[in-house]
Amino acid sequence: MGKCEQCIIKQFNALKSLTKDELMRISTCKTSKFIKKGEVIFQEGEAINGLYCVKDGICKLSKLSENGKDQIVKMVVKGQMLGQRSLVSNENSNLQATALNDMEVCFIPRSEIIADLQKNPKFSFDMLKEMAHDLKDADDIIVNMAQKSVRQRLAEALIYVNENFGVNPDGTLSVVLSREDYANIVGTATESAIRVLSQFRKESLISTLGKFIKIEDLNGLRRVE
Amino acid sequence: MGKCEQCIIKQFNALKSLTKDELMRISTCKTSKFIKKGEVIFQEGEAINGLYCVKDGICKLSKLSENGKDQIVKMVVKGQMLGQRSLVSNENSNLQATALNDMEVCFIPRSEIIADLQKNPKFSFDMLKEMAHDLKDADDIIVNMAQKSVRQRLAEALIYVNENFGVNPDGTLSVVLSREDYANIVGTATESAIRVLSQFRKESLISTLGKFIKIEDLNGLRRVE
DNA sequence: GTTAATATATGATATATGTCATGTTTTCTT
DNA sequence: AAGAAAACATGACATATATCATATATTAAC
Repeated sequence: MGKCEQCIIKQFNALKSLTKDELMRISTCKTSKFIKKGEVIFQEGEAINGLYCVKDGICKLSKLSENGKDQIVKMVVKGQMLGQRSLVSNENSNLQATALNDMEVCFIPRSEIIADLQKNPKFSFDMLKEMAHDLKDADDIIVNMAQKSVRQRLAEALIYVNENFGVNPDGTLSVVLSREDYANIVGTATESAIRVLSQFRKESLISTLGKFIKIEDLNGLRRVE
Repeated sequence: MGKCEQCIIKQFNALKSLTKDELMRISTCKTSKFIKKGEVIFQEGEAINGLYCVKDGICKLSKLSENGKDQIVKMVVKGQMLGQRSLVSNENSNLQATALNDMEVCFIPRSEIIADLQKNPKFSFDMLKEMAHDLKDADDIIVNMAQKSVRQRLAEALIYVNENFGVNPDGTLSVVLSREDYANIVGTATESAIRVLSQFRKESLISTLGKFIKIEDLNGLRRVE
């Protein structure tokens, strides 16, 4: 199993602020997991009991609404962590994490990380920074949900996926989401998401080939109202 | 001017985890401010350069949307703090803070608090906990915005104000918000908020006297769909 | 206290989005 | 490769919410 102190992934998250000794200690107690596309990493209401570091792949964090829809709140990609909020609050997860493609993650037990948070102020300050960043994102999403149209939100979702997760050699978005996933990001009915994507296609803003979507006119998407 | 080490307000927030020495040092550099109802404490995009501790009163945190509406993201009440996110990220504020009634706040300059965050792990862990709590709230709001009706969201907003800010002797909600404020919490047009409140009145869920609102049937409000 | 300004109220109508139905692809299974 | 299942697509219609107009009540200003 790989050693944390040599792992390059940590440079993308707060774990970079741990000392070499701390990393070596974590290395001995961490476990590594491979998760297949579609698999649930943890469920809403489940105790996580630790922190995940995503070595490869992407997952969605979602919360079941009373109306049966599974609202996607955030997407977590290679280099980022999973479970910070529950770790800090010492609560069960309020979100479900589901792999969007094949993933590799490391799991660090709660007690180890908590010890470091309480000893290493640089580490806890970094965690604080990450959480502050997440909070800003969440505030922006609230405003978008409240004030923008489905059309606008879907255009922004496409731009987001494009900018954060990149494209394949043929120009299609490298993260392949179902229409239902897009609906659950935007907070709309699946049929509505499908309809709007069809409109975007007719307007030559995107092209589609099955589940593969290619952005044809990024600036056009930015102008969507 | 009051001394932080003797102030009872701090027990409600992370400042309780500062040592007596740290509190005494902060006492010497903090400033106290009285803010009138309606006054803006800080604007969107403004550098805050410190942390506010709310000694008395309530304010709203809002963000201007492109469509001109001012979405309310959070309400901050006596005992809570203001400006943590910007403090930690060292960014200008992404939100505007506006007093909803007369307020008294203490302002602690950034450098002092940052010093404590980097020295006192208990304090930074407490801040982390508070931020984690805010993040959970924000995630819940996203799901509500995306999946619930205006009617439902407004019912929940009334319940929230009732449970968190209490009522006057006559039973009316002690925090008096305009219909526009309610619209901006719920994320709807002012006319829609007015209309739904009128419906609630006709259904005897609430009664109104000008801006004063009294919840007449809390369980009824909880059942609103 | 009177007037002006602002907030609340409500109707009429337009529009966006949800829901249900149905057909067609695409993907998965064996 | 064939059949079954799932995902995508689209029409028809229902419904929630926004918008615009206008009236009334409340609050603020002098």
